[in-house]
Amino acid sequence: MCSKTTPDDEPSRFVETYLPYLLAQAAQRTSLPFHKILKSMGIKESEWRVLGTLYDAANGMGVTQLSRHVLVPQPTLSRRLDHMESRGLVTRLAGAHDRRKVALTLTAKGRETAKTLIDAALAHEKVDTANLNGYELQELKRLLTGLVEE
Amino acid sequence: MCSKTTPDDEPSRFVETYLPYLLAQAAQRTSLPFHKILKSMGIKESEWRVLGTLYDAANGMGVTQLSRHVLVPQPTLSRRLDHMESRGLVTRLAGAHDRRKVALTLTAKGRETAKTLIDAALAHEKVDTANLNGYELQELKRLLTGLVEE
DNA sequence: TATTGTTATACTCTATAACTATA
DNA sequence: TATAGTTATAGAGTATAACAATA
Repeated sequence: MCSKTTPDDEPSRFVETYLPYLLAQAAQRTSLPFHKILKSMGIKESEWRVLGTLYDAANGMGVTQLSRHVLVPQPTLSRRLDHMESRGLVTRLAGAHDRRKVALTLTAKGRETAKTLIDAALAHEKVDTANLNGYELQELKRLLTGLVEE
Repeated sequence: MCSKTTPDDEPSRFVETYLPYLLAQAAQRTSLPFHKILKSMGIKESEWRVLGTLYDAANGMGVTQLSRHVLVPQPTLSRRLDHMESRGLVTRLAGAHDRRKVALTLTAKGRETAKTLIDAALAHEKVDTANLNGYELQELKRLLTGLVEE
């Protein structure tokens, strides 16, 4: 029921209660501290999303599919994967059934990096959501999941 | 309590429950349809945020302050304001007390544009959050506000 | 000396479309 | 013909720092 939201003094009635703006602010707020860790490790935000997503995709994933997961356009992702491949983080295997498709998987080094980052991210999540109690955090995630579902 | 979250078939356990990712997805999901309207009007997302923020700032606002509100780096905003000023949407008045500061305000045209967009945004918010009932939406906003506060 | 805002640089991302190869 | 992925290009955003003006 509180109302003080904006970064500083001047209030802005509309944006303060407009959902996409609240979401954008919350996303920035909860990911900024962790992004500093990424930067110190020379890993970009989109690369981090690739690592986090691929970590749980046991059977690999195509580029188009991955691009939807990581919220990055396909051509951009394609070049980002070049960088990650050259650094030994991911591999592009030719698809078994459909040879147009690529099966993206993490290398051992990629998995190791992903694991390290996931652990750090979960630790940060705790700190960055300290304003909410356990029940509220769970409820927030439930509502967001409901919002994203179609 | 549902679990189907990701855009398509392959599930990703970690990212599905990681808050910053959920927030990023929700932000994209709830703002994508409206962004098409912005595009058709030739207005960029950052410009929309400027309009929405300045609409309620009766006494104007400085560039640094605004840059925190619209989540855009100050130099980027500075050039964006050049464009908006040349299109007659905003004005930069020299600060009264401190002449280093600029008092950013909307022109009449800027206010008119902002009003039109705010009305459209509120209409879209209803549609894009149709998955949630009125109570849930209110609760979501409350939790997000709590998350953003320091 | 610190702060507000602009300008400059090199780098990266984005959007769009053209292209290759499979199907 | 449609799809998966890459490559190409122009435009826009980002990060950093240097700079000017004011305090």
